[in-house]
Amino acid sequence: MSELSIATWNVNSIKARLANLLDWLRDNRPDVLLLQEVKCVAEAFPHEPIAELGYHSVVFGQKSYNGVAILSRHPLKEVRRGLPGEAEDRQARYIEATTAGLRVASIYLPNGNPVDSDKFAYKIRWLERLRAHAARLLEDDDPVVLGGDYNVIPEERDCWDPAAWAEDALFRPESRRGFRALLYLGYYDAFRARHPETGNAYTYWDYQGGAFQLDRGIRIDHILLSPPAVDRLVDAVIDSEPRGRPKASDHTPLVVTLERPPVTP
DNA sequence: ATGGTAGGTTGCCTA
Repeated sequence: MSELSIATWNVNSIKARLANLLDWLRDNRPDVLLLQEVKCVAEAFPHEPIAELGYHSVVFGQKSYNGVAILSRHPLKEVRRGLPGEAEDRQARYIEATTAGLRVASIYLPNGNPVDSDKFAYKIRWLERLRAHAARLLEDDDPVVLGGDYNVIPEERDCWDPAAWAEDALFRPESRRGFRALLYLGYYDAFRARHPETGNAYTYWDYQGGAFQLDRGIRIDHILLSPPAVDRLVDAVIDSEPRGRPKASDHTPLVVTLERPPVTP
């Protein structure tokens, strides 16, 4: 099959999730996997067991919190760590590289709660910095894939109980507006492009209260595609199987499939 | 009305 798959998964600690991650990689073999919340410094990242499965990996790590990585079966080039626009920002939330003919980024957007704190202001600034950088990426030739945990519920149908989320940073109008600003640039939400009528399709379920068993979730992990990338979109699937496993992350993978580019003579 | 869960770090913060 001449297809290329790109997945995103917030693993909530790569150390705690390594066995589940390796199992999933073996079973699914995506070309590219974008990871968030690896929660380790780059030196502690488990490159070796991942390499044994055929994956290169680049990491922007941080002790205890955040941390993003890109795994690829193809060479990874021109790696960028961190989003421009705020020199004093030390949080490891953005890594970008060229692989498989695509410019791909793994994004861990700030959560932003509580709304009346500087954490929310940081989230909104971060969204604006992402918008500015995403606009620049559209000027380059490579198709762009921006995947990760956006910590934004785009619409009411993307959560089980909109009223329960009304005052949360993940659903505040400012957050949703910041997410829509990326779409206004010309990016497409791959899951929504492929499933325009679907509601109650989630990528995250809280650990508490049996949320997964009750299917009380939210859709906050997204893969955004530039126009040349969405032209090649074949499918976008949420794989909820890993969320039901023992020692699961509270997020589950989203997998996008693209046609391979036409071979140019 | 409260606490419920998980991960990391360290005696509490983040999600």
